Amino acid sequence: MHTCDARSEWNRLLTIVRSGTVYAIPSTFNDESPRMSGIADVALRAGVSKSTASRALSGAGHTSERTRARVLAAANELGYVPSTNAVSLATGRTRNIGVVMPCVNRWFFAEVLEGIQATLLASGYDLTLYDAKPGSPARARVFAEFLARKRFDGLIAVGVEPIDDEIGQLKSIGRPIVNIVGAHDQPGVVGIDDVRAAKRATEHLLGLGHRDIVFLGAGDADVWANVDRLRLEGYQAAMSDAGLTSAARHVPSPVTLPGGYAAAVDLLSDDGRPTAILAVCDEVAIGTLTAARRLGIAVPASLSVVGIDDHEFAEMFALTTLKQEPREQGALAARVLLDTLQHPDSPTLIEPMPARLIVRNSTASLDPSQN
Amino acid sequence: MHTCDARSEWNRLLTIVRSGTVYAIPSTFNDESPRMSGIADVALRAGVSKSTASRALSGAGHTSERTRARVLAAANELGYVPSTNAVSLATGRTRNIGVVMPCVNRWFFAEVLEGIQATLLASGYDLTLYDAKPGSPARARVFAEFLARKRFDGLIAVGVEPIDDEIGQLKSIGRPIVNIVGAHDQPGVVGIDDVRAAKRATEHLLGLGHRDIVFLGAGDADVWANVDRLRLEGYQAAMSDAGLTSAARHVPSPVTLPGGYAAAVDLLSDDGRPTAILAVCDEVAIGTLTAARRLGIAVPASLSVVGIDDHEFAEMFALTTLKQEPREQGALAARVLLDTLQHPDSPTLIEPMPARLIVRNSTASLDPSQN
DNA sequence: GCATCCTCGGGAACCGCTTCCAGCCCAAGC
DNA sequence: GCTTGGGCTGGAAGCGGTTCCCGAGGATGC
Repeated sequence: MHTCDARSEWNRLLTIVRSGTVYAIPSTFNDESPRMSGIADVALRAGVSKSTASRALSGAGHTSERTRARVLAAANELGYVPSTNAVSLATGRTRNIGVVMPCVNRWFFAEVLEGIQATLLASGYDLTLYDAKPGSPARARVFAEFLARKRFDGLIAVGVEPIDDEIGQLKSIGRPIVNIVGAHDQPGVVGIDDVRAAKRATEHLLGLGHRDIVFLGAGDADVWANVDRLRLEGYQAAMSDAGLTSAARHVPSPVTLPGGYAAAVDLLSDDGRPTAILAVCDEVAIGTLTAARRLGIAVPASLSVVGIDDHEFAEMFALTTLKQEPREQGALAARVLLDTLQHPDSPTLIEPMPARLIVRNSTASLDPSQN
Repeated sequence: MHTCDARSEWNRLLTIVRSGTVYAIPSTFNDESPRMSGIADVALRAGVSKSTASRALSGAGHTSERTRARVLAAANELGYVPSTNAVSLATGRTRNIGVVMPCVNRWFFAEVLEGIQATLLASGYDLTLYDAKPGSPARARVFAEFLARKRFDGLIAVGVEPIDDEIGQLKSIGRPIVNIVGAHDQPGVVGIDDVRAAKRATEHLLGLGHRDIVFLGAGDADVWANVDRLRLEGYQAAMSDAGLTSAARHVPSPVTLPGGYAAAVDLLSDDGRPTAILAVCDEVAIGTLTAARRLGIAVPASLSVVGIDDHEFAEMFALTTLKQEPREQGALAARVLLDTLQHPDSPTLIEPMPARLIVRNSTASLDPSQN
């Protein structure tokens, strides 16, 4: 009954929305604002010219201590706040950084975002978020319209591999870009070396005697973040180094916990199930652990699972994984970008951040007697 | 060994960062941009005046079909993109919406954010994110400096309860605000009725015969999102309606999955453990389920658990919960706000969105024989 | 055929701030 | 005592658009 009520409420709400009805605004916010004071008002009150006021407030140029104090006081009394738009228009700098990511509800991306945000906030920069999945129409719009508006001083792209056309567009806006996730032989790439991390994780399994190792995750073409592809490469490299090129198996899965669960249920119900799984990330790994538990497959006795990330749930699920710290990556990317804005030259490669293997209780030797 | 390498790499990197070394910039982005063409260039090329070009491009005012076509063609050939700053300065509208939330890595908030983003993107609006925990110094800065810069046309506050001082600041910027999460007797509040949802969830447990019901979650003063408080209220209301005022127990817990796990381990190891738990949200509920499993407590036979959210993991864990759709809430909030910008009057209350009880397999009658 | 209306396009002011340039004044140098 | 130089300051020109206002025609009404 409640359900029914709710449903009809919802429908009614939708109707209201669709019919374009006007909505609530706290009336307190509705009164005509008392015309915010501009720099001219400050100048007037301080008894100086606009230019002097500007100098005093921004700290650029010469101003006597006395005048500056007067201007500052006036600004304070008037509650003066400079209009960002006017400042940007005049100076060409926006004090705003754009961030492009394919989604925001995967742990990795959310953490990166928080790291970026915190760093920018501390430096007085705003963050404009563009969240667009590769291949989506929204994505096309982001590049065609939004990024071209050059509303930001620099851009951080997270797990986004711009296609050629998009790169061209980005170039034409002439703003520095830092990538999180990518090939570290390219300049402006921050993060761990995902290929190496996946390789390391695979080698851990190989070292435990496993040969039948599946790479679980990603594969749906239009949602490939480039992280996923790099990790698959690392897995394949390790397998082929071990002479197991043909044994390498990549099983696709949505890159989410429930997605990993579902894919793992399929994979593990199968007769030819592997002895070990490298998941593209911890969410998928944890989904796999849950699936194994549900199917009564003992981990790590009968199945080893390793992830990459050290997700906040990893410890709770005793997951062996390669630890990375996305929040730090975001913070570093922001620092690098801000730095670049100040010294816009001398290109340098940024060293990959470390990824450390954390062995917990989801991996074990294939044959305990051989340990 | 790898670990060791990694650590030293990391330290070195930190050193580089701290010493202020200049970083990589893709040199391709470094060349002086070929001076992007402005509307004057377009006008020149089309053989018209700036004002005509502006009219033709914006569609406002009269323009002959012929001239408009010429202007459009010229703009196209030049790859003209208007400068947002100039437009904003001249018109006073920024086509940008600010979003304030206490964090971005909780499922609820990430979903809301994606909903907002998608809607704004479709309407050609940018989204500037302010992510600041209540009580943090960052939070203070957000309100004092960033919001005051009036860089946006409107604001969406998610799970944020501005303190009085902050409200004053928000008022003074004179921009409409929509809140997600809050009391629905206030204008401009979008979302489910959290009090009612928690009450409903509690009633479900009461209806199953449970009397010893614990509310698990939140309680750490400075990280209280107001959702959490509203839900606690709903729980208390249901308990007191059932004449169990004094039986009501609130056990604090971090509002995360591992946090819920840890808190539940404590709670359930205790002798006086409850027969049922209402978790403040699904993350905590799932943490609780995991804890119960680890402790060998059968769910739902010996313990009922209900959550609120219908988190993406809920189905996988067979969790009974009150379903809400944060993505829809974000989308609605954005629509409401955009609507308000167009018709800045006629305040109206927005109806709460529905929250439907979804019964899965984590709740059962206290005594099966009484069912 | 002439006055009138309307459409279209151009000129210029303006949004709010920065910054170049020139002028002023005062201290130091000869 | 008169330049010279430098620290401060004010005036004014932008930054890149929008928009008000007005004049020029062309179409229409009488």
